[in-house]
Amino acid sequence: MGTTHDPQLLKGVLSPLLLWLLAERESYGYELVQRLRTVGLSGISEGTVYPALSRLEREGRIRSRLVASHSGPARKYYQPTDSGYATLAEATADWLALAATVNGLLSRPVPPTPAAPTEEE
Amino acid sequence: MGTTHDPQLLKGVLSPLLLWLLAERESYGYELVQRLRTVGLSGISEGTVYPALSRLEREGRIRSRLVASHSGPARKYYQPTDSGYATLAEATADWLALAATVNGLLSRPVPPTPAAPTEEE
DNA sequence: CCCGCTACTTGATTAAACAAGGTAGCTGCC
DNA sequence: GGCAGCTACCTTGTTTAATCAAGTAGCGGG
Repeated sequence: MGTTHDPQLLKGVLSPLLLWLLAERESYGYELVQRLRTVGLSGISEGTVYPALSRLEREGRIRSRLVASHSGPARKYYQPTDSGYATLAEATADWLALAATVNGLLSRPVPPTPAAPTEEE
Repeated sequence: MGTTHDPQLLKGVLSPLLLWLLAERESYGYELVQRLRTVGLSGISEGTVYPALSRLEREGRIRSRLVASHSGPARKYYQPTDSGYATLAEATADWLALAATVNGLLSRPVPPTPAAPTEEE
């Protein structure tokens, strides 16, 4: 269960992921962590998601509103702004392009190491 | 084309990419930059590749040897160590897993924003 | 009254890409 | 012989972001 991944791989991916989830449905930090787990990103903790949300709000990609809860403190629901939707579209295109390139290489079998240069042409 | 604008997306991907290229063929920094451009990663500069190579060598993933050149200073050829091959296999698996998950979401059309919670069940 | 769940926040640490700059070897040209 | 231009490598500082760890609180139940 892909819990082992290099934390660096997530960089730059989390923001579009959060934007996508928020586009699907207005949500709050705690729930987003659980939704991420549900889709397979089990290693992402609150300490990663909350700062990411603050960053996105500071950049104007999402906006928030507080909604009272019966089962705990008020929840800060986020939804994308117009700018957020635009960012999501761009970031998605960037990701798909990079993923295609990287997959194109990495999913190809590693060729057996051939020739070794000794001097130079 | 393929010029990804968000540098963060590259994080964690460059190392396996370099290991793959070196598994295909022993190579040196300057050439690796060009090979990366060839496969579509046009925005990657020397200032990114050289430190990455140093890091990989310091970690024992690759080893180097100097080969004289007729057309400039000596080239530092790198090739993966056994540890490097192992790392490549792991990192590839990690990448493919993450890419599948992220693609699964992002390549799905963004659903129209539905319901808004007003109070709480 | 305290425990446990919910929910958000902050600070310190770490990793990595990037821009910009610097050193130097080699060839060819005038 | 000297200079331009390509080849090749290395370094430094800046910025962005994820992670861990810890802390603050609201709320309900025993």
